[in-house]
Amino acid sequence: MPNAHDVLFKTLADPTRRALFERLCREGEQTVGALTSEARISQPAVSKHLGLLKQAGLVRDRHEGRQTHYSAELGALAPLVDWTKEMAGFWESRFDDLENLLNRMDQ
Amino acid sequence: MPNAHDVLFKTLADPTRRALFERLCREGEQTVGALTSEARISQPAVSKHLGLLKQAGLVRDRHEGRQTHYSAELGALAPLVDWTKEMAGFWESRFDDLENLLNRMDQ
DNA sequence: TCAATTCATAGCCAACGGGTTATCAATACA
DNA sequence: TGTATTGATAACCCGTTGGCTATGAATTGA
Repeated sequence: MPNAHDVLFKTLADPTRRALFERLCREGEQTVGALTSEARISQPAVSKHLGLLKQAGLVRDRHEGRQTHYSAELGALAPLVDWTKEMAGFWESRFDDLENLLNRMDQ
Repeated sequence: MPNAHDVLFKTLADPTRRALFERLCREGEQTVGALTSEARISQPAVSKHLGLLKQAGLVRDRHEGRQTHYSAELGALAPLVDWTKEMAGFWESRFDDLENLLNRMDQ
């Protein structure tokens, strides 16, 4: 039972796949052909990665004739941002606890 | 040549490993034994994961007698935060471009 | 000093993942 | 209508990874 964090981290863990996503973020919508021409892998490999990115909700596809245009779905990063904030939150609350402890010891 | 993002995403992609890191964030410093007792895997497996987390800079270890205490190194998450901000930045700048374009078309 | 505890390392194995080539479906065009 | 183009799917290969057991090193305590 993989949760949203699992899927996001796993999907973005592969450098090639993350590069595709970054490119879509930087340059906006791209066809599979355009993405393949810059990637150093075959077109089927690119399609596979795009399929996984789509499953993770990180990209959308739009069919136009025989071309497929992909674009980044940036909102999908939200759980990742939330997770990092949550972890940082625990950090700070523990730090506060320490501070409180020290303050109480001061009195 | 794996960069910082590679290492972070790959290290956090495994659910078991991420759970260990989360636990260290939530509850602070823990010994290997304490972490193992809650995890559903063997002690050597836990040690392996902790080793990878340490290599990624996500945890520190502190030896005390025959025990090893691990704690989260939260600053290590910074590149991840930066990356998400960067991606969001591209998104917004492209949105601004579109807005500018529409504004110019309005005149 | 000997036994027990704590953790790390080594070696092994099954599953997964990312790459390839081959091929097919759908669309565009001469 | 026949051919070329575009992208998705299938089948396969191989390196990586995450789990295990066995074992060793270091420390503690009887």
